[in-house]
Amino acid sequence: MSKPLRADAQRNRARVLEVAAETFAAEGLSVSVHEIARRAGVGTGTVSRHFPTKEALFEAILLSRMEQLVQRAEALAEGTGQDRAYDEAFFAFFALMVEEGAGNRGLVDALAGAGFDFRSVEAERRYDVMGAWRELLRRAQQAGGIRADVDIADVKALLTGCIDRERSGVDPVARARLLAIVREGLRA
Amino acid sequence: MSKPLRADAQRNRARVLEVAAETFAAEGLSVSVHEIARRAGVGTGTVSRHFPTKEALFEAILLSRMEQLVQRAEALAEGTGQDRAYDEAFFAFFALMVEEGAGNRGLVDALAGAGFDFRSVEAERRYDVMGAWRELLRRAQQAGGIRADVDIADVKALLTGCIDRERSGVDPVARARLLAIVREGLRA
DNA sequence: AGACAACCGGGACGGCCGTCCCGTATATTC
DNA sequence: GAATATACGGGACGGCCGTCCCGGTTGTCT
Repeated sequence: MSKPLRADAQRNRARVLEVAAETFAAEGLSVSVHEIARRAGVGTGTVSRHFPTKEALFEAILLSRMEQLVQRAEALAEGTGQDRAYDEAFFAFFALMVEEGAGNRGLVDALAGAGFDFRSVEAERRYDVMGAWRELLRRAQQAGGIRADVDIADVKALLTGCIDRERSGVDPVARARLLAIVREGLRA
Repeated sequence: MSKPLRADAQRNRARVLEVAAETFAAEGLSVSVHEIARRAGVGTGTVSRHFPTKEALFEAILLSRMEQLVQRAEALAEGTGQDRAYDEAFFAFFALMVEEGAGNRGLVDALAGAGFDFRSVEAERRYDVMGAWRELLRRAQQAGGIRADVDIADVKALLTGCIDRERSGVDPVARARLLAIVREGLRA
């Protein structure tokens, strides 16, 4: 389809991706593309050539991260044998997502829908995080660990809340408490 | 301290406030001040004279709404007699806040911290919504209806989640289900 | 090594937003 | 009803952001 990139272009692309991932994670989606370019030590043109829009840049970041998350979710799904473990797998992934969101302001912004559509990324159908999670939920519900009427949107809402809690400082005790509240609430 | 405003100034101020409240509620904090002025049928200067900054404008809106919310919270607190009712008052206010947030995108934006500090409004100390709510929580905890280790930040996080859920369409069934989940989670 | 294509840097452009300012119009006061 | 302070309208300004483009440079292939 497309010819391989020139060596320096590959380097720059990777560097921009890396810097952008760190920056968005640390400071959220509000950082300007100019700032990303500056920190990566390249011109703004270089960024916009590899990633035509800011959204495309963030998509690229999210995509690689989502790949890992889906793998974790599937690994958790694999590891379930006894009925009891199904809901554990679900909650383990929930905790993982909270942790992810806590250290990734960009993801929080994306989830909050602040000018970015999470679904459009998933529409590429390569890494369907929510789909993988829905599967974990379905199994846990079938096994009777989680109330049957809950849907994945409810779960996402609770996740948003948990992540929001992290804004006022990272407090492991508070995080565990909130997770416990969610567990109790979702229990069948 | 200050002389009374001229009659037309009072009218304009009230009109701007009204239009801004509707607009922010319907479309969130991202609407421009120019647009508010246009819809109110006044010049941009008129808006910025009454409310020097956009934040000041939104503060003024929030302040009047918060007054009503605090009154509701206090009324709920008054109405509690039997031990059982304490947590009912708390959850009633929770539901009220969810409803409020569902029909008020500006408030959601403010809660999400998108460029606006909710606390700075409360710092005026006239209407302390969170304080009033904390009081409801405290009583419900003392009465044993809600687990003792929960703090008001946890509650706010859950509220954020519930309001977030409303983004994907207003579904009364889903709302009730999510509220039920929260109740179960917070129960002592 | 030379020629060509690919890529880089960063300035320039257009758009949007919040805020300020000033000539004009209008309410208030005597 | 005239004088005066007060408020209005909306254009102008400065800042920021995302995107595009072009003159110069650097990798790549023969």
